[in-house]
Amino acid sequence: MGMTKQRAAILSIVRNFNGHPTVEDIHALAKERFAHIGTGTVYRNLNILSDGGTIRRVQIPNQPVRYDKMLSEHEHIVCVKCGGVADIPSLELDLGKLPADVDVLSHSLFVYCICKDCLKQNRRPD
Amino acid sequence: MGMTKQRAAILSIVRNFNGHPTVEDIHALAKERFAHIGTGTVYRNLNILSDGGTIRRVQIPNQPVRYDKMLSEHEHIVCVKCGGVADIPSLELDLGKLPADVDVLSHSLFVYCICKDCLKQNRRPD
DNA sequence: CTATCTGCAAACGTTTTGCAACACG
DNA sequence: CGTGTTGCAAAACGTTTGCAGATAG
Repeated sequence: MGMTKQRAAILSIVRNFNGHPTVEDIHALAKERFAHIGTGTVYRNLNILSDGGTIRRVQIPNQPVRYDKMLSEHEHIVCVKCGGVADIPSLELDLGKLPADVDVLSHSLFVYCICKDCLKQNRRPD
Repeated sequence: MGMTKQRAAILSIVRNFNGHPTVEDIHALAKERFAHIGTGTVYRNLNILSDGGTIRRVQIPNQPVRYDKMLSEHEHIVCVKCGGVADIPSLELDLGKLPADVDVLSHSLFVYCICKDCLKQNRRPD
């Protein structure tokens, strides 16, 4: 996996981002360093980095993909009002209820809530 | 919510479908009854029916939306090879680990596996 | 020197939307 | 009659891809 300047920059953007950046977020920051970097390059590198396990892809239903620098096991909680995403510890899943012969590979779990900020502003879910 | 013939047909297609149809599946079946029904009509009606709680939307990351006639609480298991979807009983979620002041509204859980058919054919995940 | 990568632009698959004509109560 | 719906076509959205030239090792 050759580390081009662009790839290294994209990785460092994800690692330094406070939260779970979308491709758009990452592209905007990358443009500060490479004025002419295209979306193709950003998408391609994020795919390479996440396929290689260097970063993690976070695919929330109905939202553009986000990326996560945190590789250790955890889940995500999503505000239904503002779309904000936060990390939560991984919740125990009782897989004992599954048919015995099913071989579980992985899972994807999102917990939906209204975050404190949105509660304060008295917003309600759509 | 006025029940047009098209809306009623779409609802009955979802209710009679064995599994979790995509919009494409539903559209194909709807065309048997209304040769000129458009995708717009199908999407619009599925949105209205699921927003109203008559059917359930199943949004698996990286797949087109599916719909589910089953309204009672359950989760879905997805084959990473063939994309097949099956119902599984709702798994206990230990929400005790969440920050105390967070108000959970709902969650979305997908368990990924290789289904029996794909195992038989010795397929492996991508 | 060659394999890989870049920027750009076009294409992709899914879903939504604008609109004039139509159906229903 | 008027509100809500249809069919159609075009647009929107996020993402991928083809390509010719550039870069890394």
